[in-house]
Amino acid sequence: MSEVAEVASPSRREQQKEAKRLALVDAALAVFSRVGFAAAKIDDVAEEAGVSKGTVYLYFDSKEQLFEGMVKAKMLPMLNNAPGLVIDPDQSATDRLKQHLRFFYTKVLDSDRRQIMRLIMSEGPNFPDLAEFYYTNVLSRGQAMINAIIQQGIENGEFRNMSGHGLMHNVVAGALAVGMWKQVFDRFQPIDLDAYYEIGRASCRERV
Amino acid sequence: MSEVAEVASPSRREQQKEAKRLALVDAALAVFSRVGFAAAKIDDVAEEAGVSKGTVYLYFDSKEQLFEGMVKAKMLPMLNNAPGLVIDPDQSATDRLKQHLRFFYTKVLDSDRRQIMRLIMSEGPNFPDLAEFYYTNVLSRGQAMINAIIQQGIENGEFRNMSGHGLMHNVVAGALAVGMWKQVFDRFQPIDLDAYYEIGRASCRERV
Amino acid sequence: MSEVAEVASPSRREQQKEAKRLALVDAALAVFSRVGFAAAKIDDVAEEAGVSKGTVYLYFDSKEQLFEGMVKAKMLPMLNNAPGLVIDPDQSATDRLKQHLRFFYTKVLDSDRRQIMRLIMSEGPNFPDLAEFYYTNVLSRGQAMINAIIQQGIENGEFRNMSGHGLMHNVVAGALAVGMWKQVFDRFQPIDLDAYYEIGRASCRERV
Amino acid sequence: MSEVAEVASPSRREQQKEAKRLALVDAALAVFSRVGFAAAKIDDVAEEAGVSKGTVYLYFDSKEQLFEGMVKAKMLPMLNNAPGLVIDPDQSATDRLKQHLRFFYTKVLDSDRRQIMRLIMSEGPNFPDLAEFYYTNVLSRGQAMINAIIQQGIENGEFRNMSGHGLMHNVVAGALAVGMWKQVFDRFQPIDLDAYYEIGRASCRERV
DNA sequence: AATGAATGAGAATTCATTCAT
DNA sequence: GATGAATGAATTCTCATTCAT
Repeated sequence: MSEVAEVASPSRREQQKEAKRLALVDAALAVFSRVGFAAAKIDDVAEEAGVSKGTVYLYFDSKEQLFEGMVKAKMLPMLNNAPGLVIDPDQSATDRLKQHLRFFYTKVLDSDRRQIMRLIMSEGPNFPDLAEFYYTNVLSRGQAMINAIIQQGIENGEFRNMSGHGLMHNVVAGALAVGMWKQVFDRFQPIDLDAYYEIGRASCRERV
Repeated sequence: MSEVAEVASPSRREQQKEAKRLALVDAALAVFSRVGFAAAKIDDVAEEAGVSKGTVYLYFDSKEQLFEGMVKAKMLPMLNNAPGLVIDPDQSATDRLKQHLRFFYTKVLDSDRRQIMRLIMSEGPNFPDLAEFYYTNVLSRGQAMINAIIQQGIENGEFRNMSGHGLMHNVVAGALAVGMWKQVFDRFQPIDLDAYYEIGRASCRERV
Repeated sequence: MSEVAEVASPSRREQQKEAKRLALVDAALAVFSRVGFAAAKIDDVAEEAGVSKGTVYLYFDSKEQLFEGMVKAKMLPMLNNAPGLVIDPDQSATDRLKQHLRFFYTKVLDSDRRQIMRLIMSEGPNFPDLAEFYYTNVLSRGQAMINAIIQQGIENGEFRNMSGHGLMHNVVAGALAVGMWKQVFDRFQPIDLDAYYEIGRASCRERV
Repeated sequence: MSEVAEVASPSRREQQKEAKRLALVDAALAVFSRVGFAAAKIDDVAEEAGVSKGTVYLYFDSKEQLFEGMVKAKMLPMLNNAPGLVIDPDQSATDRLKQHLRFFYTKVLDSDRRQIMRLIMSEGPNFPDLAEFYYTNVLSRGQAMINAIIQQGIENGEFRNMSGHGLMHNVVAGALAVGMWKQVFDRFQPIDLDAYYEIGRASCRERV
């Protein structure tokens, strides 16, 4: 291994370390999702990640920090990839709302990030930092995006002029509820995401 | 004291026992709500109820049964008070929906039963019995009521004819989400139940 | 109920009390035999005796005293009924040994007193008083009787002249061992008490 | 250190682990012998072994398994050292019986294995596995050996022809009883093993 | 006297965290 | 860095004993 290469790119050791951190984060999500924070055992996370128990503590100082670190690590990539707030005058509000809802349903509800949402709900009271992080980085951003779109739609007559606040809440609430439902009640009554997605749009769309 | 009187009213001891069971149920709700099932300590429940640790086990066989027993005990009074399904032809669908939403928001969301809803969501995967109990006794009943009202509204032209299924889900989902929100994110952004209630109706109402 | 009757015989109350004490003793033997001292619950003894838990404490001060009281209560009647030490010159030593062994095998090994023997062995180290009581009242008496018979047998030529001490021990040991065996290993290899009884005699009897 | 060496001898860590397991087994025998299974505290076993409470659970899953594991671990060395069943025609039955009794009295009764025998008797009903293990590996083997010797003795005229079954039982019973006695009643009346040993032989030997 | 509800000390077991190898 | 053995605080649950009714 040449010095040059080490300078140019992260050393192999750095890469391995990063890979192990990712494995730990994935394992943590899996285990916490399965049994919740309190019932999760560091041992299980370690085993799921294919490392030993002690190794977990080389990457995270405590179980709490493992949990918080996992949530943030899982959320950040998505946040960076969210469609921007740029208002494109060539795109109708309906299309933009559709795009955002699809993004949310695809990236959040239909992936392992749905688990995170439930974890935030469950453990939120015990992890105020996390609740705030989630609110600030996920929910309020989502609200802002949807609000902007709804405003655009109302201004150009696409949407009926209801309380923007309420509408936005309705859309966000629907998303939250669907996430919960899928994890707790889906075996009693499976939910149809596509139908839900249509409803979300229909709630906002001006009746023609 | 005559035999008749003894039959009519339980002995003082029975009454005290029942009172203690209620105190334990209340304490359990408080503690479980505060920290979730796994992090709750039987000792704390006992202290909150003003009894000793051992007494908890006189009334419930285990922490699990305390949890399940508490949820069911807290749910039953509400179930018995739910407005019936009787269709009153003199009442518009709009009014009936309004009545039901008000009942739900008042009885479920704006009391300590909201805590129960969150507990079901959080702990549901670990308590399949409870999830089923909640689905059967609360959610599916609520859905049935709302569905019936929406159908009535669609038939008499009050509501636009969307997929009833989706609409119903939307209303229920909103309720669930509001319940979650109030407990986890309300301090970041308080929710206005009245506005929400209007939205619920508006989602269904035919545009005039 | 007349005053006279009460004076002449124990009052009905006294009789009831004595009956209840007996029921408790029987229940205690049953429960202690089943699971040993430490694992026995006062509640189970009470239930087996058909009384409430508190009542046990009206008759015995503690679990330890219940145990000791039960052992003594179960042993004393037998001790009083044991064939005396009187040497009857008209009876051969062989017959007297036979009579005593039969008494022991019948009264101790083939009744619920066998359980007591095992309890003494199991719990003896934790109940020095009981071990001494059992040694003094049961074992040493039995040894004395058998020794006397063996001496008689040796003197009149019925038995061979082995170490009397050893012979006596052998007889007693056999009895102890049979008691153990029947409770622990009988289901693997049932023991034939009659054969054993013959062996006991044969060990002592002079070969003719 | 070469690969070969590593294969030949376990790593230091392995050795230490094995040493600790042995220490735990010894400690468990000491504590269980002292107070019996139910009254024994894991804490005491840990302290006696010089480790912490949690460590006990690294080696044994539960108190029950600690008990069973200890009994088996203590038994195995003895089982492997038992004199074989090979019939040596040059040795008289008397000598062979002597040899076996000496082995039994030495290896079983006069060491800490005597404690195990009492534990089996005491706790056998609660540990059917152990009772069976003890019967199969110790008692039935001992019986088989003694039976074979007695048969040899009867055939060549050394022993009188009593029921071999009964004789064997007598010898085994004596051994069991001596074991019990030494632990429970020895302080009231010490037993003389040598005398007992003579009796065992004398019981079998033909009168000359 | 009898009951059985209440107590709380005590014991088994778990598991986050540390640290010698 | 990585491991996994060791620790011991914390928690659930039990049950002998007490005492108001």
